Amino acid sequence: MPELPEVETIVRRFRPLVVGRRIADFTATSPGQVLPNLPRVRAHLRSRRIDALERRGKYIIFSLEDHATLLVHLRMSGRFEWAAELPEEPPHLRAVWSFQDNNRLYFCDARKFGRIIHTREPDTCLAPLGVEPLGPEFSARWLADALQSRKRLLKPLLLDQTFIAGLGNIYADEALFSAKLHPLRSAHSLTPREVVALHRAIRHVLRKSIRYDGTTLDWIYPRGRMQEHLKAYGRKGQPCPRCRTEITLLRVAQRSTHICPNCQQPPPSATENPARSHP
DNA sequence: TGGTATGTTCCAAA
DNA sequence: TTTTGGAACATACC
Repeated sequence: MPELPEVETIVRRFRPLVVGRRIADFTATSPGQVLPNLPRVRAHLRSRRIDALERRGKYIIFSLEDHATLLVHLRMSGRFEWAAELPEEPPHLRAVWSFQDNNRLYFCDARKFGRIIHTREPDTCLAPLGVEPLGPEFSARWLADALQSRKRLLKPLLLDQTFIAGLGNIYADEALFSAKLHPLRSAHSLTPREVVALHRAIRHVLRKSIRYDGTTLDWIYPRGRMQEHLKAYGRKGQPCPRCRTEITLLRVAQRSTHICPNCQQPPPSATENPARSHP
């Protein structure tokens, strides 16, 4: 279930394999995941060369020689495999690109949430995305201005792809832990010092994870090592690396959320009696 | 068996 | 208008 560091790792790994290669054929056994539809995408992809492979947020961008674009979003369980010809089909195989030199790119996706989109207007998908957190536009000043005008809770805001593109549940929790900010703080309540800490934490956590090839928690995403360096996510009941208080699990915006209850102090509103909520 | 899952989107309600 | 909650998507794992 890839977030920015996992998608970045995938793009770096597959770029030298696919760029410059010409697609001989494209087939899909799960046509509902192929947009606008499988016959059209197949016809468009046949005999096209891939000129570039890039990332924007959690999207993987194939630039084709006819200036069309193929966007792949892995969502919860999508992954790629590369092989000439496998002795048997990999599990949950949904689509295959065959290249003229007999190599193949396999798209596997247990949950079928992933999307393969052929378009001449990639901005329809990409323009709504927010700032690239590792790009030059994402400065502490930008973050301060952006937070000031929003009343949303910090964690759901960090997960909003139209705000910052690429953070998911793991790295939102890790960044908030690193910045010592409670996920229920409202965006506009941060002090300038806290904004700087959050900005630094987001970039630090993402860069570090890319260095470790992302986080591997199950069979879906292999060969990452960042899981050995997570400080909050998935560490419920274990001691906080800073103060030894037990990491606890909350539910925020329907997502599991890991915090150190000592390092990440709740906002006053979260400690008020919430039991008065019914009429 | 039931609860959970690293994501996104749509709708209703506040 | 902005924000939040809940359901939906489809499947595997513990």
